[in-house]
Amino acid sequence: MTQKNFTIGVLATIAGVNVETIRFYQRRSLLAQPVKPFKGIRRYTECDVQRVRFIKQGQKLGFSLDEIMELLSLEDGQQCREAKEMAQRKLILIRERIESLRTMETTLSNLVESCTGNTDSVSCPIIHALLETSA
Amino acid sequence: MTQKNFTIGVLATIAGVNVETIRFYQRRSLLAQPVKPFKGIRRYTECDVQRVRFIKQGQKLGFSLDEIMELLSLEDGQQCREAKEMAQRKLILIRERIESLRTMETTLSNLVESCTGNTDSVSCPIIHALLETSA
DNA sequence: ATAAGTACCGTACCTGAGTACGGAAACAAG
DNA sequence: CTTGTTTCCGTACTCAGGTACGGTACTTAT
Repeated sequence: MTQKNFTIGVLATIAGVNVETIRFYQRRSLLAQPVKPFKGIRRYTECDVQRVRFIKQGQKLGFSLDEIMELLSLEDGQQCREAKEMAQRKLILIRERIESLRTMETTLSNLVESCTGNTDSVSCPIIHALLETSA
Repeated sequence: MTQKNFTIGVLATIAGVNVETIRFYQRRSLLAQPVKPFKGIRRYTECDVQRVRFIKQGQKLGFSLDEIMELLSLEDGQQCREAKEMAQRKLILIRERIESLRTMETTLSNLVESCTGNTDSVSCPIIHALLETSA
């Protein structure tokens, strides 16, 4: 039932990406190129859709394509420990990013509040804050 | 007192960036090139240090170089309203980024918890989750 | 059977934020 | 005055994650 049934264009549409993105993933060896029949067109399966979605899911979780490639190499599922370690490392990075964004948020939000938005104010606190020498 | 007193190398060191970064900012018109004496070397001031720090501060608050250029064009401080609007738009973006990172964090953290890390488990929940078709 | 629409393929281009390179000129130290 | 370190300047390269182009082969609808 999992026969090769759709073209690259359909695969792209189903997976929600550009055709060129599919090709790009193939060049990057993230996705296999199905064999091309002697006078025909490559055909793709549900498996390919899943693989593209795997990649997109991975990106949403903050993995780079290189990392996703590593994860894909563990795809047999027997390397649970390695996957877990990667995920843990990534989790730490994500938490750091959240922290720094939160700092940004607080600072910006204070600035917006303290800014009157007047054209005639002597100096804008936002501009002023950016000029501060404090690292 | 604000006389031209240091070279590009010193400027870079004080501002905590690479010399090439200074040049890059000059090419991008984020930073002016001081006039070059007829047989000499360009000299920089405290002002330039502040400007580089302004750029770096802006980046820390999540502004792109293009946005920072806009902010710099408001540097006279008379355009408080515009700066405030930019800051507000940026604040929204930052909050969205935090939200999506938080989603990542929750998902990944659940995955890590549910993963035994065993080599002999039938299939790794992390890999499994990435294979889910749910967007 | 012919025109329109895809697929294939290689190569080139894009953005963002820099970094690196190489030769010439200027400056600092001994 | 020579040696070594900076500066200057233009050009080219880096990385990540794609997007675009152009010519040819193949498929689909009329």
